[in-house]
Amino acid sequence: MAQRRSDHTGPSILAVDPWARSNPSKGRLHQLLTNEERSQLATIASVVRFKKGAEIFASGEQARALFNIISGVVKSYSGDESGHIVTFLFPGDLFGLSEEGVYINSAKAVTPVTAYQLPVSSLRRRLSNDAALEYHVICKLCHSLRYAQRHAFLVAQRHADLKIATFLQMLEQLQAARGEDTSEVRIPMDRSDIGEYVGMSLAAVSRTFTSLIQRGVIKSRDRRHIQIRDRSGLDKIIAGSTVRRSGRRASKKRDCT
Amino acid sequence: MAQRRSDHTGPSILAVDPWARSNPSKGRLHQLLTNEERSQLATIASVVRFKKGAEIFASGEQARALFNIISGVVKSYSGDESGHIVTFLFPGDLFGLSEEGVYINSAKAVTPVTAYQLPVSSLRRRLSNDAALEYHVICKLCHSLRYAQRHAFLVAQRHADLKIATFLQMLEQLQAARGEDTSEVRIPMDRSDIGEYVGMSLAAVSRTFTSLIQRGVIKSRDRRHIQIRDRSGLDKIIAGSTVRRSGRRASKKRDCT
DNA sequence: CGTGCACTTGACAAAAATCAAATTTTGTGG
DNA sequence: CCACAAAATTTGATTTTTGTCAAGTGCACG
Repeated sequence: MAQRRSDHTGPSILAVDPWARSNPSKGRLHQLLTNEERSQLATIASVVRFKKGAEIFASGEQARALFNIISGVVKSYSGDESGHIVTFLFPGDLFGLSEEGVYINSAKAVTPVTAYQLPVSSLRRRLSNDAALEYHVICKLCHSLRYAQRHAFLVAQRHADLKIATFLQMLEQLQAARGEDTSEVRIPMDRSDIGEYVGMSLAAVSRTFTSLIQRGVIKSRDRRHIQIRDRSGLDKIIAGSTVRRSGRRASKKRDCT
Repeated sequence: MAQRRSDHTGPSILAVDPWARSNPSKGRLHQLLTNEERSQLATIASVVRFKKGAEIFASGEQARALFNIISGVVKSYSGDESGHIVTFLFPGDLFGLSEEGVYINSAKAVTPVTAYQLPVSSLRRRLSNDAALEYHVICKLCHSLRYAQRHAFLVAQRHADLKIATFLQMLEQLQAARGEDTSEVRIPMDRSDIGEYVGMSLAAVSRTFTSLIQRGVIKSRDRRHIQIRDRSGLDKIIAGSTVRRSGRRASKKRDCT
């Protein structure tokens, strides 16, 4: 909930720099844009709002604009009713990528959303005149690419525990990266969305939450808020403990750091 | 095998343009770089070769260079022995992305490989002076991002048939995109790599190939070369046919087009 | 012409998907 | 604030499918 304060300075792109070495705050998200860039972008952007559940665009539509989230959470999904969520998007993220001029995925607001809308034509004009801005976009894309690769890794896991534990850890890290309090992890999406994101059935997601709670790994205030009670237990689940064999195929579960 | 002819003009980046509308050759890969850009990049690049199976770099190493494949196939994997392949890379692809100055993934030659090696420092210098080049890199990254998203989708599938059929289709499309003959699909990687890429066990990959052959969907000249005998059968498998229910969760399998 | 590695195959167990029904929450109109 | 309807979630019983473990098999290379 806690609204971001100074975000209306203009569009905001958050990511880790792919090339800068030995950062002060390792792994933290940085504002990639300078104030100058943000206010310049603000001149071509308009602020739009979406109610929870509203469709922002559908795959196949003409891609007229790129969006940059100010607040709220968006889900990007395949459009066809495949039941797969491609990614969740948070403040500081860009979405609305197109292929040959049309949106590839559909996007829907998971919570109430405020975003900047950047018309593709103006944006391209601005990009072609500003190498520094382009560089920042490149950084953000690298960031998203790594993120997508991790998602593939998550989805490839076979154990429900591991998937959900990793998912919760991801939510926590995002919350931390945004500088929010992490004593409690907020879960902005419903069980069904979680299932479609991590690649398991709704029923299995539910069962897994129940199991994690019963095992004392997490505690839930309500469906949308959990607390991590047994950090090492969670880490062990994520590390693929619940020690399984040691066969040919090496260890097994492990998220890429 | 068939060596690319004019690729030694300099580095080559192949992708579909995310914004250009109504292309002549829909969905085809284009050379993103101009000849000018290619020869400029050639001045900072050196050509390197790797034998089949050679490690190109390991995750965690200082990321000193970016690579651009001239010929051959590379696999990018998590480094930790997790048994997951992040992606396969083909001619016209870039690899060697870093996070905070170190390689994120490890890379190994699946076949003999020839590639351009671009030192990060020179590359960044060149990028910051050339907005058009940066734009092309942005296009390539968008392309890779979509590709990674499709990979997540593939890996999320539950049916072995569907995974392997989709994988074969992907190989075929890549072959077509590179302008090669598609009467036969070449499989540059071994069964184990396929398993690690699509997220199933080696045994299951093997069984699935056997099953597809027995059902007459494909025919194999040898382990590394198959022919698609029943296109509609293959398409039906990919579409998630083998018609399953119609429940709450909508259809089911579908690749994002 | 053997050795090894890559692949195939068989038998069984494990884990989640499904199907289906019971419950809890949430949102709405009085 | 309450009654309801609708939506979201939990749970149970059963089925499906692939992972695992463990033997083969066959081809490539020295």
